[in-house]
Amino acid sequence: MAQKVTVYDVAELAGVSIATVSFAFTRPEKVKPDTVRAVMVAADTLGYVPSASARGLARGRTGAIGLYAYDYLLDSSAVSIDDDSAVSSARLFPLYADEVQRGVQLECRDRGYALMIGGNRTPNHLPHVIEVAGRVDGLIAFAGALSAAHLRQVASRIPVVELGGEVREPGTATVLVDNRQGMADLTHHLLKTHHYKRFAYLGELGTPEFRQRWEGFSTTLIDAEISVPEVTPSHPGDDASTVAAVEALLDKGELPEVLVCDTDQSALVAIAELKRHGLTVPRDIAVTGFDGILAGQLNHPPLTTVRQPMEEIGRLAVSLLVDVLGGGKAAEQADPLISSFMPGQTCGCS
Amino acid sequence: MAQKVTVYDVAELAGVSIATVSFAFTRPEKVKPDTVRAVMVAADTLGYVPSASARGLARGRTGAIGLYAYDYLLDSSAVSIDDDSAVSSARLFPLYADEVQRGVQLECRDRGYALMIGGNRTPNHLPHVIEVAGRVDGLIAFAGALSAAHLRQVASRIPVVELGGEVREPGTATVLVDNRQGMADLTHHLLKTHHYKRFAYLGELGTPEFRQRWEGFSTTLIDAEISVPEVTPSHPGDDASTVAAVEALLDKGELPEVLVCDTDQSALVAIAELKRHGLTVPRDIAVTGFDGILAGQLNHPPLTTVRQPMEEIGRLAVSLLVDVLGGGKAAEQADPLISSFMPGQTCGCS
DNA sequence: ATGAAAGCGCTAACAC
DNA sequence: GTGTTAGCGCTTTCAT
Repeated sequence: MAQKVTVYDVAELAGVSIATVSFAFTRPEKVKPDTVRAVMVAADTLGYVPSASARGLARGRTGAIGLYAYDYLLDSSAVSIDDDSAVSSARLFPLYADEVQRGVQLECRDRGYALMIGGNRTPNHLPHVIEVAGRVDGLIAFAGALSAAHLRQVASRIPVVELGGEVREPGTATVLVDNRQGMADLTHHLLKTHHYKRFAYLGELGTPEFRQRWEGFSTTLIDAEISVPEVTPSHPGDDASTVAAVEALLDKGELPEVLVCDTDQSALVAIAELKRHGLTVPRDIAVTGFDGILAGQLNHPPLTTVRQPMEEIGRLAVSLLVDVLGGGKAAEQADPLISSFMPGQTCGCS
Repeated sequence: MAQKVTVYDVAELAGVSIATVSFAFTRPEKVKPDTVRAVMVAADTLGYVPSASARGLARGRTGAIGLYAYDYLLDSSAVSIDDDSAVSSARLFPLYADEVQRGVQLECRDRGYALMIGGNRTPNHLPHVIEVAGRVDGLIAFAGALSAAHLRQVASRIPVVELGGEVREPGTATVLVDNRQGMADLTHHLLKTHHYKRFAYLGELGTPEFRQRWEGFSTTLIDAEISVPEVTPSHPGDDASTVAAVEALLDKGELPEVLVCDTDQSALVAIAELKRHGLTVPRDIAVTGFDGILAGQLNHPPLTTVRQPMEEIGRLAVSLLVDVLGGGKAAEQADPLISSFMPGQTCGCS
């Protein structure tokens, strides 16, 4: 940890001014080739590492993009597939947020941006997201991860792209995914192929994307003149709420024929809980999910679900952000990304 | 994107000096409670978002940790498990680096550090890693991702922790994993349980950790007085090289009884390639891997391998770094993390 | 307890 | 083509 080498040191060794050093790095074509070479040699000799803080301050931008997720998404959530399978020991599966993050990483790399993933500790009184926001030129946030107030505050300083189903705030971009059609297709399948009539729905209506799923489900039932169940509350990331929801269902006595869940994670938790009660899926009850995460496909039998283009969502978010940062006007997504029905076997298909 | 709100604005609205604003945030106990409150209200009203660049410049540290990986590790590498399984459509599995990254993320969060994942484009002439290094207080690098020269350059400015099998450079910490024992145990299993005598080894010796694997393998064979094969070259992340290695093996005519690979990824690619040639694993030839990634466990049959504590590796790296940053002396890892033999079925077990 | 002021390392006018 | 210089927004002595 020797003392820092700065532009001044490089300039001195190269026998030029600090401005020339700066130009040599950022606009080499504006500097005499020999001078550039001399600067590079000096920088190399000294082991010069430019300070991103200083550069960021001077330029007014950091060259980094931030990704803000719910805290719980970072936890080592244990979605164990099957307690007696060889798989059970691998407790980490890429969940929805992980796969989106991967897309974000890839696109950031392609676009030449650094990616900041939020630190958590807030040594001062500022909310966590503000800490992240202060470090980056633009922020990507999962739908629902930001309160409206924070969203507004952050968005007033840097462009924000939300990952979700609907535009929440005028001025902040949103990656649109048509959750509705995918869920409608899935419901249609349950109706037409399996002729189910007694449905239950596990989930929530807290964010636009969840509401879309519900709408895809409920309107399809209505169209088919099948009675629409109530939403049995279950919250993403909160497995306990899913377990409770299943208990509630079981307590009611009569079991539905099929349990439609609004995330794969809750579907998997529900399946495990049903099994704990001696019920087999899909023999005793069918179950479906939403997202298309790996864990669902690895379930035995594979989960019937709707796949979201997760990597694409992440990539698109970065693209939108970079376009705005590049001086473009508020980039608009051309068409919503689509979600697609993904048949498995938990619906009763074989 | 309104104009930035700065300390000056907050100070003015709160009717105090900028120094007081700063103190109110960073050392509230040194400021009169009423003043703190006034500052907070002002900050809130204006939507103040402190600039991490300015803070970093002034403080000399950024509060972020960097993670540096090989480029190829970011690619959407397609390790397809089984072309006709339900799984094949999920082409993204957490590979070694992903699982380590997860550990890094978790520990960064717990320790209150932001995580920087390297951007790639280098608009100037500086090597990519230098770009990353300039943004962070400490850097974690996968073994072999940094050239010795870069390692030295970066390490002279900020603490670096390498993820690997051996200390490369005095002064830079390394997360030690005992790859050797795990590989020796696996080899022992092949010897004692399956009584194999004709081995092939796919891999490389380019980094200490790979050399450890080779040593665990070869010394166990030597002890058992079994003839040690040559290393058939195959490079991690370069599936084509693995395919070529398998071809080379097949061209030689006589097939070995077992193919020991130095990563799971190459083992999976090898299995796919063998299958393409009409060979079944483990019936016609046994195959083993190393790492314990999810994809291996999901293979049919499950891959026999050695599991590395990947999340733990990531977490430990952050811990070591944070300890050093916290002013401690060069933190030393107490004991190497262990790798453990993980039986599957590709070795011939059922 | 609070304010004034000197930087932190770099960029970007502007002058030469 | 290169040098001078004035900030960028914040932290941090040092006074008061």
